[in-house]
Amino acid sequence: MNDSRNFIEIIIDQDLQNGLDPDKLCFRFPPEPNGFLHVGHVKAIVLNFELAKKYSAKINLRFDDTNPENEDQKYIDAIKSDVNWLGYSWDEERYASDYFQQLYDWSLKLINEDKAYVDSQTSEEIANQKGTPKEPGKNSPFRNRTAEENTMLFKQMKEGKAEPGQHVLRAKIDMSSPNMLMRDPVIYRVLNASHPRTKSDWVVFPMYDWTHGESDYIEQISHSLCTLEFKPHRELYDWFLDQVVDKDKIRPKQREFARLNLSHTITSKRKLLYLVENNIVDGWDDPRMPTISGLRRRGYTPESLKSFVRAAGVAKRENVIEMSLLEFCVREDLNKKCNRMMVVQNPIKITITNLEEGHEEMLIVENNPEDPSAGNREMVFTKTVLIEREDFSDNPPKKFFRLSPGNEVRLKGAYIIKANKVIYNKEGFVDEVECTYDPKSKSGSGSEESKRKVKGTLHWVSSTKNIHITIREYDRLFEHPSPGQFPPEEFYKILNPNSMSVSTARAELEMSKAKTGDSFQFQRKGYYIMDKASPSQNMIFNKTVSLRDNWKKQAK
RNA sequence: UGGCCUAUGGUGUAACUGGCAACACGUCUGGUUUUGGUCCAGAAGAGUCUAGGUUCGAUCCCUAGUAGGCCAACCA
Repeated sequence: MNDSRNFIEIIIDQDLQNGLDPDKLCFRFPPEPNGFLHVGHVKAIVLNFELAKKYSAKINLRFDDTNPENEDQKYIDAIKSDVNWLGYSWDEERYASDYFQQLYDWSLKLINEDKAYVDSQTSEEIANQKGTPKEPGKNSPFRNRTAEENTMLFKQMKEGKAEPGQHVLRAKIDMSSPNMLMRDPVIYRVLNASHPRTKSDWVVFPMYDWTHGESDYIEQISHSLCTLEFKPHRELYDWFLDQVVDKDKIRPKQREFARLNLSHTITSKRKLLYLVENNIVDGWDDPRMPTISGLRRRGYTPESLKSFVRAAGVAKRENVIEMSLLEFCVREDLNKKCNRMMVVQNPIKITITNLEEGHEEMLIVENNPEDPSAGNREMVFTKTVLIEREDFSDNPPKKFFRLSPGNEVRLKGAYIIKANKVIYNKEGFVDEVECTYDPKSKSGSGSEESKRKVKGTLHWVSSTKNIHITIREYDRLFEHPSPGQFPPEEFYKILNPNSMSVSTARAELEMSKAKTGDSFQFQRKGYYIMDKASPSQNMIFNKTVSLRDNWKKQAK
């Protein structure tokens, strides 16, 4: 699998065989700074940056900032930090807006060659003349303006003498082309928004199609990779390139791959923005968001995201990847890296009757069985401890390996205990369980008893020596497997009302050393990361993902 | 009354561009284990959208269907 190439690599290898100079290979990642990056972008980022790595080629980060209306410096900053966080650095940071003058000059050239004209109709009129995919369009009444008139008008547009919507510059191609994009596409419009970089220097802004290929050409990008929906744009991309390309230079090649779709989530910036603006989530980095920053805050690592998109592959067919693959990837990575910690979320009190009142004993517990170099830590063992309520049953089902009356169980890293007496409260719920412990069964003591096998091993925490923490657990934001098919206004129908739940828990003392961004495996529970918003007295942990659980599956 | 793209187990991706379909996730067994985690061993699961054709032989080439996707923003 590692040695099999995806179709993009095959194309590149063929180009190389056909004489393309390997030193001329150059890639780019071209986001528009109008939102935060999401998992789908991770695929594009990994594809392009890994290609650059594989072929020792250059790669630029280019902001496609041609529509100031929704663009913002904060998005530029977030995008840069997200790409860096993934572990990538670019050769050059570029902006399409750096090329506004060049693009403008080239437009004048198009006008002079009778390949562009100023249209003074309304956008509705233009749309109506465009025809439909099945019917040809009609020529604009302004299509035959002279080069002089077009030049004059276009200059007026540039100088701010035209209102938005009054005139646009259009490429003169073919109003009856079967490809709608070739029916005299608009290449410039007047906008009165302030641009995050050029501010008010420009009031005419080039459209995507006119900008993208020419920017690729300016940067001498050899392979311009984009998603499938841009396939119809390729003909236009090539037409625009034809107008300016110099035979001695690299002619960029647009190729399209299928975007990554994740089940139960959306990857549309517009829809993600809707969630943010309507406070359905707590900002772009809400741990339920499929944004890179949300995934990071949720506890996903760069390595896990990279291995995920690699496992998903690169091809040309529509796909929906199951969440379970993403979860597998984080668990795989976190299992190797995270220290284990004992945390009890829904406690039940265990009193060890054959222990002295006030007994305190330090135990040595390993931090990570997968990584001996992670060392050990100490845990306090006391007369009363807390275990998870679901780890005790006074009426155990078959194959219940946990604590039940008359049964033995090991407290992880400590002793084997036996349940003798169940104390109920007035409502008839279990309040406390009295146990006895086997003093010779101490973990790691080397005694016969310490090696005794019992069916169950439970995590626990001293009932007196522990700290309080807050846990935030997340579930899918959408109940529907493919929420992408719904318009934002209908999200309320498919939103999961229980996508976040908050609770408190008791953690072992060692946890007080945790710092923001630290990830742990809460033994037998899952992986958790300390949130940035944690107060010093009551740390908040976001649950990244559960451990695999064959028992729960069986119980269902 | 159009153009373009795609079609392989539940999901995703492969198959040296013609030689009896592989890998990963998921599912199920069993073993190991002081996490019902990890790890290890194994199993089930598609005969490659359909119908023709070329060929000794087709997932791969051709033809015609069928299904799905994209294209009518002064968005990218």
